[in-house]
Amino acid sequence: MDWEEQLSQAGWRITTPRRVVMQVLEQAARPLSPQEIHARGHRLHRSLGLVSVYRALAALERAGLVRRVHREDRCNSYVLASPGHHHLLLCRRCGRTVEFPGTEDLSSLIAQVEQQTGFRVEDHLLQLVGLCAPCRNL
Amino acid sequence: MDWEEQLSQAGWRITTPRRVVMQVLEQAARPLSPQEIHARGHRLHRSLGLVSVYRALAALERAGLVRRVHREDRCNSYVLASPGHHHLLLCRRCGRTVEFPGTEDLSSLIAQVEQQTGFRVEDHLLQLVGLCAPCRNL
DNA sequence: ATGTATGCAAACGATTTGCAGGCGA
DNA sequence: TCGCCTGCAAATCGTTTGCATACAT
Repeated sequence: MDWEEQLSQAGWRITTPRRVVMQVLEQAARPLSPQEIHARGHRLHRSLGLVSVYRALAALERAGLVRRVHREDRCNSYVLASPGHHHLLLCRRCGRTVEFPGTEDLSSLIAQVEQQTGFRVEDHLLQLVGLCAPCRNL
Repeated sequence: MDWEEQLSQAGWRITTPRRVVMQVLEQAARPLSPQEIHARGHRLHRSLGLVSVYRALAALERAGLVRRVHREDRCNSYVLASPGHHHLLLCRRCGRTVEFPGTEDLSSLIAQVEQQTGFRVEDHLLQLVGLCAPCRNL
């Protein structure tokens, strides 16, 4: 199932701004802010408005096609999201992003925390930051 | 070592706004935004300015006394931080926050990811979200 | 005494909303 | 055709900065 189908099945229309945002993110080598997406998308579709980028990102995020990236300072950048549950690994130097699966590695930690705290854990936010292989040698 | 000593040793002065922010966070049952901290702190210290809350939070965060909380939407709330490395567990209903240690539970996951990706992992962001024991029964 | 920290006002930047028209299904 | 979606302008919200004064050390 490609992303257009997935977006459509989630009840959203396939429109030019959404296509442009997806195309920009597909070609991006790192997480991009709405402004950056707009700047790049504007070259592909002259009449693209910044507001539409925000609204496209909201729709795409709700459909599970893009994911917001959290950093210590700004949390307003986006990357493409693969289907299923993934975590993000970011290079702090070049911004490169790698996804890795999944929930399994956390399950024993979660079980332990649930037992100790009485919480029922429903979701989690995990992101690793480091240096990618090329950047390690600079 | 109490927090004033810790702040002082980090090279910051002990001032009324910083004391008020710490006092508000000590009494808080959940993460608070700068605006919320200001509203509560203003009752304790009438001349407290919102700007000073922002600057106090920046100082306290750099000194390791408070920690920013990341949520799917807003990432601008703060909680008291215990010394050392901890992760956060949030109740999605009442906002209650619990810390749990540490790095150890992630070390095998991190080693695995490093091997698979070539990254050197330096830091991580982990937050769990769920329902605390009281809220589970509502 | 010295330089940091404060409070205010204003600047600033990011995100959201109202609205009239356009386009996807 | 119908209603979601777009682009624009303006409103809104959170955060930062400039500056004169006050306070911690």
